[in-house]
Formats: sequence, structure tokens, C-alpha cells
Amino acid sequence: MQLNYYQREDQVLLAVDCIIFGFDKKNLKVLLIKRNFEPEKGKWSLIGGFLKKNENLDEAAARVLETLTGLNDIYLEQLHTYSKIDRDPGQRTISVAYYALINVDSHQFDGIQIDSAKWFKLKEAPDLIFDHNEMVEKAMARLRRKAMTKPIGFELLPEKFTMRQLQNLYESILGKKLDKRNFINKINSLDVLIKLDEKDMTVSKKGAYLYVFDKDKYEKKVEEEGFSFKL
Amino acid sequence: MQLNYYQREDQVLLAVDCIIFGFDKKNLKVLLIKRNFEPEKGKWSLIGGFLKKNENLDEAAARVLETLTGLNDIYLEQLHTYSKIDRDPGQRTISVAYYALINVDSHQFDGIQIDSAKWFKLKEAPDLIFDHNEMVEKAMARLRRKAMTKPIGFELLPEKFTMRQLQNLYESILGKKLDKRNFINKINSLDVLIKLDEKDMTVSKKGAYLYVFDKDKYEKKVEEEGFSFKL
DNA sequence: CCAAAAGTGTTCTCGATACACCCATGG
DNA sequence: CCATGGGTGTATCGAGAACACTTTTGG
Repeated sequence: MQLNYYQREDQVLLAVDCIIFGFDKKNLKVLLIKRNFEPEKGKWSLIGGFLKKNENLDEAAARVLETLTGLNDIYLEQLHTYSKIDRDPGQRTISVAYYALINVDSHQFDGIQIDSAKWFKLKEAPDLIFDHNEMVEKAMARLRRKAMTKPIGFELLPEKFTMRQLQNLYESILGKKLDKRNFINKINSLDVLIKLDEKDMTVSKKGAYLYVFDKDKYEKKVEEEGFSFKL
Repeated sequence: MQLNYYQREDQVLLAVDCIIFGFDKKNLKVLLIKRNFEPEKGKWSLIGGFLKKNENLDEAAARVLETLTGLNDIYLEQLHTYSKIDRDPGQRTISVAYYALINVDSHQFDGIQIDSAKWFKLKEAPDLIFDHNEMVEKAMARLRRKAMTKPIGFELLPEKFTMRQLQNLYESILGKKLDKRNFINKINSLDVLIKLDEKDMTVSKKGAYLYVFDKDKYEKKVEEEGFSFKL
């Protein structure tokens, strides 16, 4: 077996950075971490780390996320690869950005680094190191696009949720108000929610019915009919 | 100034691979190259090369493309980054895929390697090395998606083209027949084409009017109205 | 009893689709 | 004169958007 055909080529450091979106009843949030090493120590950044020789990028992203926050079994999707020459002043580094949607309540931080990771409302997030602001922007654009064609939002909600919460979520993602009746009609016509007998009494006196996402039904629809929708 | 903060991290080779789509009157094509070095010497592959220390990925993709085919000033868009551990048996290599659309007629190959690069009809393309087939698949999916919302096809056509050619192109990309009248109505309603007095007499006895894409008008529309369409 | 949120249908408009015939001309 | 591709308009349907009032109950 022959190795090292490409010996004369330059090698580089490959990083992964994770944009983790969460939704907490009312606001879309992003998970950030305070950097505890140079350069830019003490500043806020995305959750990141370096690719190792024995893993692919998807695995690296999952490992980095779990190591820093304890979050595991999260579906991460590759976003874009950033390669500006001076993006990291410490050393030439190329970074592959990943993003994920998680439900804040049902994923507790049991990881070792819980102290340094913190949720920020998107609009109140601090300035980030390097090109991380740009990454968040792009992830947000991607999220918006996906939200308009896939029922993506359910990953961000607790298992049981009210129509109002779902609508709030979509309004956060799309950045605009939606008509309540049209929204509910649209969602109902998709026929992928199960209405429970249970009500959420924490917000109004009347109480609001809780729903759960019927994932099996959704997946069957995707196969059979090529599910799609527009908001 | 301090350097090398990350000394203990693994370094890797970073490659770029370019999926170049072209359209030649009737068929959607992809540009491939016969590999003249190991491993997999003699097999067909995408146009690829390695990132150098003094350039970013966009620049690397443009340089590789120009070096191997003479094509320059091509707009390349980043597609996805591939990182399976054994994707390149020669050495651990991560590859960033780029794709571009070009008009076959107006971009001649004046490059040094003209002999080894060849256009293939998409359906007749040979098996490619490594994960290059997967890359082409993904690029094609992206192309289809973009074609449905952006007037992307004009980059693949000669400056002057007939409605029939435009329709052929969209049918190739979307992989289905479209209704002639509906297609023309839709395109006309976009109001971004200029109808010339000139006719193309090469196909029919009657001749078909030629059109040109009004790029300025299109860009003004994008700014002012947020241009969008559906096919 | 009233404030605050929940729940519920109809109408209108516009874009998408389906569809068929005449025209011009080179051979 | 006819085969071949070019060019044109209308009717129908369905999805999206606009829109307002009644219900419930904790305080």
C-alpha cells in the first residue's frame, strides 16, 4: 500500500463551529460559550473545536458539542465552510459551520462545561469572535428558508405545545406577524398534529389545547406524497 | 505577536472539487477530467486541486479551474464539504465542493490541459473516483432547487437564445416536460427578457425570435421588489 | 363583571395548470 | 403542398391573504 501521494501540498487546521438554536416559549435563542483559551480568551463564541484524524466532520461537530455542553444525540446539519485567510488570527484555520435546532426544556445541560455555555436571545446576542457573527447570520437565513417548506419547527418545541407557541415560533423565525386563523388552518390542513384532551393553563384563564407532532404520520406523508407546504 | 496556539491539533489536506455544468442546445452536461496522477490515475474525476496557504477556498476553486481548463472569471458557488475518512485512499483529505454554470459556446477552452477535460451528458457520464458521483448528485439537486426560484438558467445559455432553447434547458434541469404556452407566459410575466428583431433560422423554416437576458432590469427588480418565481 | 387569551369560517384574488389551433417557410 | 417547428389566449381550480366576533374564566 502506498501512502502520501500529496506530500508537497499544504496542510491546514480544520475546525467545526456549531450554531445551536433553541426556542424558549417566546424567543428564538442561540447557544454561546465564553472562550477560555487564547486567542480572544474571554470573548463569546460559537461552540467549536478541531477535526481529529479519526473522525469525519459530522462526528467532530457532535463530539465538540457534547464535550462542551453535554448535549448529545442532536441532529447537526452542515452549513458552510469558512476560509478567509485571517479569519482566526492565531493560525490559519478553516472552519466548517454546523447548525442544529433543539428544544431548550427537554435538553438539560449535564455536561462538564455547563457554566460557560449560555443561551442568548438572538437580538441580544453579543458580538462574537472571528467570523462567527456571519455564521449565525447564514444559519438564520437557512433556518428561515427551511421553515417555509418543512415542518422544521417541531424540533424546537417541547413535546406538547399549544398553537400559540407554534405560531410564536414561526413568527420568530420568519420575523413577522402571522394571522392566527390562517396559521391554524394551514397547520391543520397539513394533518400532522395530534390534538390532546389536555390543556395548558399557565397562560390564559381559558386554557389552550396541547398538541403533539405525529412524526410517524409526517414521515409516511413525506414518502407517499412528497409533503410540502408554504407559509 | 503570538502564533501557533493550536499546535497540538491535527492538520489535514484540504481539496476543492468543481462541478461545472454546461448546456449545449439540447443537453445538460458536466465537465470531467482524466486524472493524470495517482491514486486512481486514468479514471475520470471532477476538476480538483488543493488549497494553498495563501488563498481562501473560493480563490482555490477558481485557480484550480483555470489551471486545468483555462476557464476563468466563472462564478463558483460553494456546495458542501466532504470528509469521510477513507474518501481518498491516497491520504486523509477533506474536500470542499464548488459548482458553476457556464455557457459552453462562449467559454472556449484555451487552457493548457484542454485535452484531458471533456464534456459529458449528465446521463452518460462515467463513474467517477472517490465520492465525486455523490458531489454531482448534490450539485444537481441544488441546481434544480435554485432553478425553481431564480432565473439561474441564463448563465447556461448563449447571450442570444430562443424560447425553445430556454425551455429545453429548464426541462433538462427539472427533468420533466413543460407546457410551451404556460412556460412562455410565465417567462414573459417576469419581464426580464428583451426580444430581438433577429431570428434563429438554424432549426425551423419559420425561424424563432432571439432573446437576451436583461441583467440590469433583473437586478433592479431583485432590489426593489424581491424578485421571485416558481416553475 | 371584565380583561385577556382561545377558538372559529368565509370571501376574494391571483397564480398555476390544462388545453388546440393557425402561421410561416424550405424542401 | 406539406411537414416541421413557431407562435398565441382562455377557462378552471386551488392556495394564500384578508378579515371580526364569540367563548371562557380567574381575578
